[in-house]
Amino acid sequence: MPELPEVETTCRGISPHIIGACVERVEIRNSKLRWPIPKTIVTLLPGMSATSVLRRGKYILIQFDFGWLIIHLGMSGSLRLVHKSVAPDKHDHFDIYFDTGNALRYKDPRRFGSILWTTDAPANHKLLKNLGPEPLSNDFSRDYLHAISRKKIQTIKTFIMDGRNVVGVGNIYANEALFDSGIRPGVGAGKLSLRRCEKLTTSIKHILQKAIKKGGTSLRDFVNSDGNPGYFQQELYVYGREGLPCKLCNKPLRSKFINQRSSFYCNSCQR
DNA sequence: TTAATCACCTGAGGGC
DNA sequence: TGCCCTCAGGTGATTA
Repeated sequence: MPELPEVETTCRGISPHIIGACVERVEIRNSKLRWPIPKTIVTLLPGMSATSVLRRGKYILIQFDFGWLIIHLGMSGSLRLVHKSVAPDKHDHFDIYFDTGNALRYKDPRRFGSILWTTDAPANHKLLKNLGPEPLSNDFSRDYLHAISRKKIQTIKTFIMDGRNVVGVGNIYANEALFDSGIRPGVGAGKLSLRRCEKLTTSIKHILQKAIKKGGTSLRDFVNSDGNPGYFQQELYVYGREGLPCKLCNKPLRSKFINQRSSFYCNSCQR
């Protein structure tokens, strides 16, 4: 389940292999994703070179000579670099073949992801223009979180998972960051004190940085650009551990549904 | 305007 | 072994 660390891991993995490489051919095997893959890129991209690979939230932005590919991995997507001779699997939707002999291959069994093309700056794209700050940037601070959460009646977990408030925090890392900061997921966002906002922003940054170092979390689908899993799941304190003892106080962890998402917490360590 | 809910999709896992 | 059902989850669209 790709969240920010998985997307960052993917960007770092593909970047050195495709920057400067020229597109020879594009193949769309199955255009059905959240939105259809634009067929125009089959004729547009060949002859262009990739010039940069960036990340904005959970979006991967690949810059070419005359436009950008905006890629979202959805729930089950992955981008891998393979040799062009490697045969595609069942759910490999899309390939970009480069003159280096490599192909950038997009796989997404559940088809919640998306591949879009824009010639405008990605920041102006409707999917990106309303996104909140990057959690690892200085813009995401105690004061910012405290200011935007005033009078909000949503739970804090729903609030930090909303990309308009801060990008890249999905269910796994929201659960882990809230545990790390000692805040129950069901607490109202508007009720957090400045001190607790500071703890939470610190925890979100800490958890995400740790996950990036470990190559992300592989629960079911995620593999990095080499086709290998991430290892952060071995560091999870609460996610998916309902009924198991808390690693800090040994009491059984609980779970509840918040906004249609499984939430895991320790009734003793989190208040 | 805000918050909640729905819909999309397929593989994994459990029960029978 | 095979069938059926439930669950998982990110996010745009829709509804309240």
